[in-house]
Amino acid sequence: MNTRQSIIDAAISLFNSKGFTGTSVREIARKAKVNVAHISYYFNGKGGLLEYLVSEFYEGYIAAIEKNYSLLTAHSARERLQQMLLDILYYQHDNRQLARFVHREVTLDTILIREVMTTYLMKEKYYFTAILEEGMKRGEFRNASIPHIILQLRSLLHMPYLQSQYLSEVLYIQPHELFFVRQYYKEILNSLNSLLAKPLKVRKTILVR
Amino acid sequence: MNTRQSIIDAAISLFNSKGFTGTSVREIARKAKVNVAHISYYFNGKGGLLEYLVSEFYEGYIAAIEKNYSLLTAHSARERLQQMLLDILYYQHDNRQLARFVHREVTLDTILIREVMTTYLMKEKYYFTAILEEGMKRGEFRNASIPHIILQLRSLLHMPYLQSQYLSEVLYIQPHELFFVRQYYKEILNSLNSLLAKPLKVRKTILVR
Amino acid sequence: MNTRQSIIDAAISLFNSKGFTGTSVREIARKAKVNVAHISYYFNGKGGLLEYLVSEFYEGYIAAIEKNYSLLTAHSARERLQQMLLDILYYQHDNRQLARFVHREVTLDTILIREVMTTYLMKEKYYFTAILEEGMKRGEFRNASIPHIILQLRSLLHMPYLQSQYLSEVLYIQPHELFFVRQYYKEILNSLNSLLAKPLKVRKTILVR
Amino acid sequence: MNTRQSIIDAAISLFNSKGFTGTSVREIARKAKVNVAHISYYFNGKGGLLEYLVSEFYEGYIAAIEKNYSLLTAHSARERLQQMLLDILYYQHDNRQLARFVHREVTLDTILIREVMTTYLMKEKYYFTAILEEGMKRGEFRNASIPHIILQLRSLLHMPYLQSQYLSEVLYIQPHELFFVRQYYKEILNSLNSLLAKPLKVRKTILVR
DNA sequence: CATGAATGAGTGTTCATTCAT
DNA sequence: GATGAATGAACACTCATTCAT
Repeated sequence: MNTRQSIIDAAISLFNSKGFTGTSVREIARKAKVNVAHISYYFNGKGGLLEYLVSEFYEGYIAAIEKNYSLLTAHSARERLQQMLLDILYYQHDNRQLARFVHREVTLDTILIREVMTTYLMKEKYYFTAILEEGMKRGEFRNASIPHIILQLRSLLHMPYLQSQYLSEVLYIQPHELFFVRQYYKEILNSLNSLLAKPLKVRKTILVR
Repeated sequence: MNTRQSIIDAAISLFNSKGFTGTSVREIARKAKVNVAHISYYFNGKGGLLEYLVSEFYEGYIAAIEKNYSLLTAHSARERLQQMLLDILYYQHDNRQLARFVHREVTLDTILIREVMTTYLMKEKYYFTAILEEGMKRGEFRNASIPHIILQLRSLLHMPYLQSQYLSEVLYIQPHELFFVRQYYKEILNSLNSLLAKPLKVRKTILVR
Repeated sequence: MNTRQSIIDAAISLFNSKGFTGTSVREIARKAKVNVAHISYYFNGKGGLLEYLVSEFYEGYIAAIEKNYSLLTAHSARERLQQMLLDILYYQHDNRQLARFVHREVTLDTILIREVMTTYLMKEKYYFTAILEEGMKRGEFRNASIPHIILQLRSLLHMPYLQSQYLSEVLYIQPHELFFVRQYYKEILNSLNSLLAKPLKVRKTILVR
Repeated sequence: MNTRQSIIDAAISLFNSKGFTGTSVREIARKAKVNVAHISYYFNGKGGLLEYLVSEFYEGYIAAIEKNYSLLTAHSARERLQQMLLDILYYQHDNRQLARFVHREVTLDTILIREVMTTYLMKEKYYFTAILEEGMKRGEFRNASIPHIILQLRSLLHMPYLQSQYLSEVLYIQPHELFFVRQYYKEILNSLNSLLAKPLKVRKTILVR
């Protein structure tokens, strides 16, 4: 089997459950059934391995966003945003362990993380902002604070994957099942709606509970 | 200054920014201006220090929930739930660094974390479930999947504190300011509404955009 | 026995015979009968140990020079220079292993060595230059290229200690014996004479072989 | 370019500035733009490469001595010795980096170095001794301790090349320039003179300053 | 001849903890 | 209570060498 890929797989699995600093290169090598020296050989050290994995994750993550942002503008902003959210969910689902690890790691104060923020997370913000502004201009969305919307969307999108263990062991929700993705997507759409929908102008008196 | 407290403060600060495994006891001792041996002396080692901090955090966290759950049942479930959420926000605000660290740490697979889940997080779930069920029974809330509601509430409650660096450096939101808490609370109330509000029965024809 | 001093002694001995890069910290610790970690503990790592030893050597070396330079100027420049050379010989004799190691190490291109040059070796040059110029001004010495004199003096002073093994194993000279120092000092005085003595003005015809 | 020669050139350069143990085969291979395995292939490992270079150096070194020793005995011992010294200087000048490295390496206690001593350095001693004894027998030289003369000659001959960096960076003498060789040769001749010249028998009273 | 993957021993350093003072 | 020396295991990494291709 491919040495390089073995290392990647072992690293993702271990980083996922024990964290980056909590995992030793020897553990990775042992799990990958590979000589320790190969980690430095292929990835330029443990730090390089981290960098590779984080970049790898965000490349795919941003790609999922970018793809939908660039859809024919025939589609409405809402449609494109919704598809974007769905694709992010699927991407995370397909890379569950990596996602959990990266989302956790990104809460630390390290040089690497600062770099990640100024590249990938700024890009993510850019696309979200662009599509939200477009939708607002077109009258599809209600005017609202874009950063706050981004904050809430990210919370909803990332939490199930970051907290997967909590979900399964406390809430008895299985985020690994594809079924979860589809159901959760609907809930996100609802939240999106309440965040962005234009208020109905209703004659108050006619409202009935 | 108190040796024990110095250690606690230094540990919270360092764990917050570098993570538990990423911080050494010597760093903590240096920052606390205290002899290394004191950490073992007072907390029975690094692991004991972690355990203490996590417990400390959740004790206060659960207390904030419990207090509001036990309010005179004169108050509606909605009122009590809302106050609960507000108190959780304030509690996290008052313990920002600790909150970030604990919320991050709780995403790992360790024995300690499993224990935390079966005690504190189960308790949290219990109270949320109880008050939600009460509200549903009383007709205050729409019937919905309680675990999913808990998941979403927790996401919204914890994210700003877990992601505080992202908020300030990418979104330019300052979660440290008290102003943020109040504003964010309103947003959570909105989300809560859309999650739990009973649908308006409206005569369709009269709806006006 | 003192841990710190054990490390120093073991390091000098091993660096002397195997060189700095050729010696491992584990060897030093083994020889000093001390835990490996103590090397970092006391000297801030192998590099720090090297730095300490080199500085230590040159501090004493420069002190031997300085002492004689600052002698009452009642003494002639020649007398003070001669005493200086003798003291350098004695100093090296007393620190034979360290001297060999340092003189060897100083032929490498490292950052530490560059620093040593700009501090200690510049100082050495300064004192030699000062006393030589003084002697020339006073008419005690013949005018000659000071750098070349320094070069030759240093060669003569350091070589026996740098090449001690060659001396004993090839030339069968024992540089460790105090006897050697005294005899070698006379030879150096001769060389010094031929380097610095003012030419005798002799009536050629009276010279007799 | 020739692979073998590339390795040799890279090794000399690196050993010169970083020492043998301070240089890794990968560095050599990188600098030589050659695959690492070639070093083992051509020189039977790093140790073999060292052995080759040291031997190579001393072969040429001894050859320069031997050549002049074997000159027609028509020439005086002094003439032949002088030419010998000049040729050694030129040889070292032509192989500056190698010379510095070998002269440094020869101060270590290793098996290889012991072998070098019992072969090359013994040979060097033999020729020096032979020509000095010849000169003494013939009355060209004053009687004196031959080992001490060898010691001093070697000091003067090797020092500028061993200490080349000190010369250029502290004394501002450029030992690389051919001009230096010629000038330094004259100084060595002077030293040689004072070492070997028969004392002038002078009637003391007639000496004039 | 040339390559690059692979190896396992070795590198210097840091770790959390203990213990006599 | 407080200290700093001491420990041995673990850390990430580099080493020279080998070998199949």
